[in-house]
Amino acid sequence: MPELPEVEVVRRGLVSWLRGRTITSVDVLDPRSLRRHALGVEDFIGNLEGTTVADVVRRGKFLWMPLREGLSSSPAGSTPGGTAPAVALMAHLGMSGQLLMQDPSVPDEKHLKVRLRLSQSEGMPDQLRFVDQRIFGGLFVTAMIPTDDGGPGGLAESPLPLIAEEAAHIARDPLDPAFSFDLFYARLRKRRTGLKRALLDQGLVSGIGNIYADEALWRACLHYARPTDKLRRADAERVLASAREVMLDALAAGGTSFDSLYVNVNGASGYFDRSLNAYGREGQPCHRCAAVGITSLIRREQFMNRSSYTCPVCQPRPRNGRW
DNA sequence: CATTCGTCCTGATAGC
DNA sequence: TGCTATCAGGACGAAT
Repeated sequence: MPELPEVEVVRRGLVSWLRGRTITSVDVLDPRSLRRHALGVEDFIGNLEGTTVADVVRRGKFLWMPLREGLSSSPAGSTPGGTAPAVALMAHLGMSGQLLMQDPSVPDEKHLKVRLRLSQSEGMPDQLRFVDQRIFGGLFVTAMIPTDDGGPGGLAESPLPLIAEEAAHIARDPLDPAFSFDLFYARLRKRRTGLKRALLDQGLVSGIGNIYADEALWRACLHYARPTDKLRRADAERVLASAREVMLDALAAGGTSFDSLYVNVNGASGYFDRSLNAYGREGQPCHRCAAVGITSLIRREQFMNRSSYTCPVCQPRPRNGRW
């Protein structure tokens, strides 16, 4: 399931293939993947055809491609002096979305939703395909608007002082060099909710989904129901540092994948799931407890409509916990 | 305003 | 065998 590391792996994979390529035509095989494009399929296609991809940028789990009108003026890619893109093609992978570069000879994937045909370029695939089984993800066109906080950020710092409008409300992620812990902690303390809920709130800190939330909480020895309005600064620092570590490990491994729906831009599955300590390990021994001779079994609890995995020994439930 | 909850989806799997 | 129930969950908008 794509969280920040997976989306970043996709972004890195796409940028060298897409920058400077012109979108020549668009096939929409399933309009449900354009649910967030309010003006409909024809408008979506009209916005894309004939434009050139200036860059591939990310904020949290949102990935977008700023578009310039007309053909690329320099085959090598972006032209710093050119007109700033007014719109971008936005992608969110949801639960099972994939962005695949493919040659036209490759048969359509079973769950192919949208195909972009690109200007031909020596040695590069000519199609970008959006494949999505569960349709929680999607594509849409969004305006590029000025931002006063230094741009999209993340590991893909854009030279443009613009951000996609539909991602403007998303907070910076823990790997973003411009991420402010002080800002995060101040906002966290004002909330009256549980720690995991806060970690999953993309407006507070982005990029963290159910898997990395559980892994970060396990590493920090904190229970998901710890009240945010009373959390000590050291605990908040520890859980953020843990999230950063887990995501960097995943990034180094090429992204996590465990339900085999998710594959990276080249179609290869990640393998980081082997090193998960909490997520999906119900009934298995806690690795940290085992290291000191204690046998404790990871427990799974329902949290809204999702599961939370914790060690009952090293992540004790707070007496005044909040969901 | 802050917070919580329902909804969108498919397909693998379990149980009868 | 073939049916139904359950589960996976990101993000938005409605409800509280």
